[in-house]
Amino acid sequence: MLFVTWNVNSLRARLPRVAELLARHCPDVVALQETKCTDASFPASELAELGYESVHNSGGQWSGVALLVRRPLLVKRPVLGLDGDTAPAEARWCEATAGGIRFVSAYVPNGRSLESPEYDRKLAFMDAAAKRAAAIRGAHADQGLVIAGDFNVAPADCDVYDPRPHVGLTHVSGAERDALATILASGSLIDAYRHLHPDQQQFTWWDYRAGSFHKGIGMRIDLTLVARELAGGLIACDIDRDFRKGFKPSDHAPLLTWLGVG
DNA sequence: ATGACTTTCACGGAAAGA
Repeated sequence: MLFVTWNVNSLRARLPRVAELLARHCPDVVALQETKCTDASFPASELAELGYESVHNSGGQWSGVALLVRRPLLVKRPVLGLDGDTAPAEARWCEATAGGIRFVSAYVPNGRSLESPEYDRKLAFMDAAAKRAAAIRGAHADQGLVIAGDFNVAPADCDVYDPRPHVGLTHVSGAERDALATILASGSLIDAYRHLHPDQQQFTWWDYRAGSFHKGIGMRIDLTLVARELAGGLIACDIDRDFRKGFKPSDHAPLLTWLGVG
């Protein structure tokens, strides 16, 4: 099966590019972040016409996450929100089972700066995510688990175009990387891209400003974390940079993971 | 260069992203 995670930076603004992604790759399951929809404005009928059932946790003007499941796969046991999240209205987490695998679409808070209250909120969200990952594993030991999304953390220095100008900023701090490692350990998860590409440097996000994309100034902050038992079935994991180009691109590129299951 | 771009809400420009 093909699984995609993509921070679309507004699902309504990006609907033509999302349709292009679905047509080009025919993914079975898609995790979206920064949908920026209200419940009422989520384009469920448009996605249904494209062959996808959707589960969405919509928070309005900011953030919002969704999971799309391609027929004939069915959405089972949807859960909106993350236990222990101190700001659930921000709508940064949703879960659903499809094809025998539990999928999570997650949008970790940005953090803004190491001194900001948003930074503590980011670490608290990741702590809650680690606990939820362990709980899912305990409750559904018979099914696989994939937690994917925009983690707003570059796991290692090699995931940043140049770590030097980022010293003292968010996305690269020791506490953020430790929190990410705790999610991986708590859920017995592996970073699919890094597992298949131990030495490659590729990015999933580039700032819209200053021609960053064309200068190669980016970071790998969008991740697909898969249950350790699924690692042997990983066929490929790649970033489609074409969706960072062309007409009205998101500032993130989609990450595609081919899993040898189902 | 204290910027640079893009989105939302709303109708000018602030807030947020990372």
